[in-house]
Amino acid sequence: MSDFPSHPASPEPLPQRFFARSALEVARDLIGCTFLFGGAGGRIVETEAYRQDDPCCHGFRGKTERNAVLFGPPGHLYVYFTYGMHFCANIASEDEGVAAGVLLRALEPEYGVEDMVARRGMSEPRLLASGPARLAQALGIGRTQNGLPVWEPPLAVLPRPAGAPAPEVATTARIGVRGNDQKPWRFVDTASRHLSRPLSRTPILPSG
DNA sequence: TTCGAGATCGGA
DNA sequence: CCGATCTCGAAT
Repeated sequence: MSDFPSHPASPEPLPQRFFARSALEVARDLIGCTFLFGGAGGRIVETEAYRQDDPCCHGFRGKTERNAVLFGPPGHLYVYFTYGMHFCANIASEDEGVAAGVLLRALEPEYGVEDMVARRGMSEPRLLASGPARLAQALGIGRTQNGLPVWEPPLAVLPRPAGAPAPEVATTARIGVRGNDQKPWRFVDTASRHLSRPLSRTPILPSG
């Protein structure tokens, strides 16, 4: 996150240009940042990158009404509905016209925890937001939030606190992506106990 | 601790 | 027909 120095005390949300880079860089740099929606959120500990040339990217087969945000300007929330019951949230990355984004897969609940507990219907901290659909449900993210800019309220992405040591980030295969198209584009904070799947069951791969 | 089925619906 | 998933119950 070299071009985006962390703040001393008063957190300024990361600007739109933070997301105008390769989804791989954005995904890695988001680890340790704070994601907020409507006062609820916490420290991001797991992300995945999806790029247009990648068959499992929703934008691989061209622009549609559903994936339009992925093709739009960077820094907007791409929310999709899947498995007939779940929402997942991405942050569009790279240039307008290019389909790329970062899937928010897990965070450590810090703010608005009571709201998260209510929306999730359970209170186990380890299960509140550890998984893309869990995270979306915990924060109350659904269709309505599709396309919102993440640098403006009620959304915010805050940089890592200054002084805090940079998290150790490891890369693994992406979850739920079948073998052929697999790439080491899942990024995790190795020290976190709030991953959607423990590092012990998702072998670290070279980031190349 | 790990595995498999079912839930449930819009997209290709 | 199947997915960028989750939960629960059963087996290990």
